[in-house]
Amino acid sequence: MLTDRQIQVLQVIIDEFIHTAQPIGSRAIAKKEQISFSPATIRNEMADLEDLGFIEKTHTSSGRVPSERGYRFYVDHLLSPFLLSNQEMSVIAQTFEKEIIEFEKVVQKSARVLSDMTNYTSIILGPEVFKTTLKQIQIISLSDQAAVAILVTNTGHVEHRYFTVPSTMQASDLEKLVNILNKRLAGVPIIQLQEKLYGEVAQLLQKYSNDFETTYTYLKAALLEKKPVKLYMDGKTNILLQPEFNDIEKIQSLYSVMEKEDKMANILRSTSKGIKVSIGQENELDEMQDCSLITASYTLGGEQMGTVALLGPKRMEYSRVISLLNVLSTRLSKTFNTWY
Amino acid sequence: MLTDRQIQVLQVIIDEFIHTAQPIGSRAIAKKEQISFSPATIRNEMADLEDLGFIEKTHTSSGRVPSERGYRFYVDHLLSPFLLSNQEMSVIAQTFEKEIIEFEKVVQKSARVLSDMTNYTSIILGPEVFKTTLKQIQIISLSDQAAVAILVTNTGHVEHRYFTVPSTMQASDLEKLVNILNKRLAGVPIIQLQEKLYGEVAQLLQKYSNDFETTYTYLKAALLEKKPVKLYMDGKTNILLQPEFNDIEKIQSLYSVMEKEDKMANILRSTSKGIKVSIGQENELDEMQDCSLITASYTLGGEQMGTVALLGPKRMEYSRVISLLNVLSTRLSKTFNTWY
DNA sequence: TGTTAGCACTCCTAAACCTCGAGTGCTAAA
DNA sequence: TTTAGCACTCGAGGTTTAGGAGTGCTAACA
Repeated sequence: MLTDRQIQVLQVIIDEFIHTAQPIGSRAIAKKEQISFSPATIRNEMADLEDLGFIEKTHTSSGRVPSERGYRFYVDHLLSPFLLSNQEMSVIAQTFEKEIIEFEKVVQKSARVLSDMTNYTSIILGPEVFKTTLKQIQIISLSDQAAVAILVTNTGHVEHRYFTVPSTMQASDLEKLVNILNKRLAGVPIIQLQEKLYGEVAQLLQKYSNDFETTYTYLKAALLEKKPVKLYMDGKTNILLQPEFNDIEKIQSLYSVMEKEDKMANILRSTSKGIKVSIGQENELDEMQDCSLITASYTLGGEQMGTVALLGPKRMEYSRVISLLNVLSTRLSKTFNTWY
Repeated sequence: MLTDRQIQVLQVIIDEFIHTAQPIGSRAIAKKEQISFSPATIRNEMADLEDLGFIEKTHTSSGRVPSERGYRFYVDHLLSPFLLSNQEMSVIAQTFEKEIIEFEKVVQKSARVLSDMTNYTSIILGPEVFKTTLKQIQIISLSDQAAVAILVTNTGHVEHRYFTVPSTMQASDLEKLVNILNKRLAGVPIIQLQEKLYGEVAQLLQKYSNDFETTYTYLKAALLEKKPVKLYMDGKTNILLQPEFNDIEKIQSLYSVMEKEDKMANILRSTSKGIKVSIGQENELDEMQDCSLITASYTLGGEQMGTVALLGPKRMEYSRVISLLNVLSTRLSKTFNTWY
């Protein structure tokens, strides 16, 4: 469909535009080493490329700028694998080398590394709790009316929920309750918790006192309450460095959408395995139409647990970013799998 | 020092500028109801006010704008208590009315309410953990090499720390350890934890096995590791609405300082009891020299536990913001004290 | 037939230039 | 002491201009 020469020209335009953010003219292209034909020829090719929708002019007599279609073609066909430098690799390695047994910290650090290395905004979706299983429940009473239930999952994730307790409920009863719950629920996938809590456990508890029953009701409600998935972002201000975001309105709209963590989480969650690139209008959210979002998933035992992503201008360093995300998501998976 | 008339003029200038963000001219002032003298007179007074440093010109023939000294005088002497509307009060009430026993949620909601009602950025410093006492410790082993210690404080705050365990350590031993710790540490102020852990508890544990010793070393390290204080911010994008922040550079520098949570936490922590107003250059951080920061502390049992703050342009609605912060911090204190 | 030099043309950018009006300070009269 | 009057200042915003980067087209060339 595209001639070799057209592809060559397109490649130069996009490569160049990614670095300069300026429209590229025929003369500039001709000066490139790999190009061996004259500006006039290039102008002809560019006219064709424009007709085909791969590049655009910003005004009648301007140089060319990649269109979204152009970026798409570039991402699909023109990317050569980017070799990260030793220095870069060692920075990443450092993130994982320390003896940390806390996944949250590793994720936080990863987010930091990603945004620092790219000058884009990094977003990491924490491990999906509902794919883990329950390890243990603990209940600690805080006063004669309140207690906190603490859940620990097989991935070492700790979560706590507060609930009310009838003041007549004994401490020993609470203990009994905990024992029953642990016996019945240990090893149960979090996603099946609801069913279990309403099913066999409820039945089992019926023979106990009234207090028991009301406590259980509160506890159940607390346990089933969905916690929003954790979203780790870093380098939000990096967007301000991009020349395409020199407009307060754009920043405003992008920032306001980034504040809606549930929306962002949904987008990251709905990605398939591996790397995915969304360019401009391909993004679900209108507010992200001037951006590209590149996502990579990390896994536990082959199952997708979370997502690592970078958000930047459409003019992203696709090749480099993809390599980085690849490395980081694999390392995250690896650490995750070693631990659990 | 200032004549009544000068004060009148100053008040009008600041009140007006707070709402319009535009320099105020003598004619505009003369039109105000409470003003009964001519523009020419006002011009004379303004010249004096400028000499005294309370107002400034943006250029030779412009209207006047309050100086930081002017704001300071305004805040110290010209503020009349702002009466919040019934509607506003009921919005605040709603934040506290629901049966939530989770302090974190109340704080989050408060931050949201504050930023929504003011269009400024709200910052709340969570309760200081080191002022609470330890309620209970639990240890849950995750694998044969890792375990998680869970601390619950008297304020219901739950925290967890991961640590490594020698693989030869028995589950029953861990239980024994927990029992000893609970017996010795329940009720101990978190701030004294270190001392206790190194002192009597260490001694007590010496008679046990080698494994015990190493486990304890890891655990101790994990427990003493300082967690950063939680900072809740909301309405970060509100700053973009302020006309004084129409400059990407300013936004950039302000946002980057907001991302440094530890710095912000320090500033909020170091405030004294009650309301404090920092205007422009009075702020510690250079990046905040175009802002005003108003802070109010909330307490538990008379002791300062955390801080509620609003960050906006120097041209803040001081009166209203102060009232709001007063109401919110008292309500936070009240809820906090009822619970614990 | 594909490539290239030449050239007229377009349109943006940045600077220079106006114009208008809001606001001032000063002076002199009330 | 207050105020009206007036000349003066300066910025905001619009218009003009010059320069240059880049294009498309045509015609010559390999």
